[in-house]
Amino acid sequence: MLSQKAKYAMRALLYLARAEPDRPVFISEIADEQSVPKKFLELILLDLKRHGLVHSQRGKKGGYFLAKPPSQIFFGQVIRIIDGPLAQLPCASRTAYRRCDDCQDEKTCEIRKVLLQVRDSTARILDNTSMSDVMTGRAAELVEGAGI
Amino acid sequence: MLSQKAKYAMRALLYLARAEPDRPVFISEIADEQSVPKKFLELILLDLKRHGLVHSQRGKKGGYFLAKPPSQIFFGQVIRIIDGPLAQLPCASRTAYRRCDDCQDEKTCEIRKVLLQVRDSTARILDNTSMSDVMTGRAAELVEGAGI
DNA sequence: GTAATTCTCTATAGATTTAATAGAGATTAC
DNA sequence: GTAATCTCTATTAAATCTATAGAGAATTAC
Repeated sequence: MLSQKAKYAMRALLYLARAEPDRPVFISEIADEQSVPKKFLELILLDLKRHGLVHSQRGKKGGYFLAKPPSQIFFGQVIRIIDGPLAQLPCASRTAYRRCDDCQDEKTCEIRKVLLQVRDSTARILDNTSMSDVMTGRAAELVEGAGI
Repeated sequence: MLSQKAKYAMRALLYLARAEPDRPVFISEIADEQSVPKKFLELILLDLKRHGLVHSQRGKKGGYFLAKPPSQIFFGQVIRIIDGPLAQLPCASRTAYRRCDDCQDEKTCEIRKVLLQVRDSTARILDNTSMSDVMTGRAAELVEGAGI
């Protein structure tokens, strides 16, 4: 399941994507408009900032804004930042591979085999769908056109 | 992430799939061979039994065995029984749809749009890959051949 | 330069979920 | 009737998730 936190992160990013570019938006504005607890959202945006998805400015005319165009912010990246790897098992991750603690033989593990496929098909979608793709309704075609 | 419990369930089912059909296998045998805590495995197998994936027999010559051929036990079903819906959001599930608590407008929700696609591509794999598919190494071809 | 406003950061707390254990009960084979 | 097995309910310990609190740092406006 996607965490509440990741859902909040996406809502915030989509909200920023719809705002005037480079116009700083208050955390409190996003929180109010998107029904996200403000203090919680602060942590989330800070995290997104550390990972280079948004920039911020302090002080009276401060706020947050996207660090790159919406067409270059992909769902896959957001989810990885907030919730961790897309794969359903550590050993099925390609960006954050880890051996499973109790694995007997990874080479022949049937569970891993299947979950690697799931991971790949998931990543194919999430790493190719950007904020702007879903905003313009282009998501469906893009994914179908990608040969997935 | 797949829960430890679901991993145990799959290991147990694959173990049963490799055993002589209709020969009851002790919980303790599966637990030992697959390094699964026995008491925990009891609960899991009971759950799988209630959902018709395995049968059991009590008493001295008791044990567990598959309720149907390995080719008819699919990963999707196992995961749904143990971990719940495949979808990453309640509103993106097709077998257990629920509205998200804090959803403003489901029709236009961009997050749902993307996660519905992820759910579908995941289900396409997990509902078409059976225990026997991964045992015989047929999984890869099957999935590619399915037009996914 | 000071007050007001905003983001930044660390700490903590409450609720929920996960993973596992305990122990008594029911059934069967011998 | 006894030993072995599955069945069932309850409980617990640890981890994770969802938030909240409050002090600190930067910026703007005056």
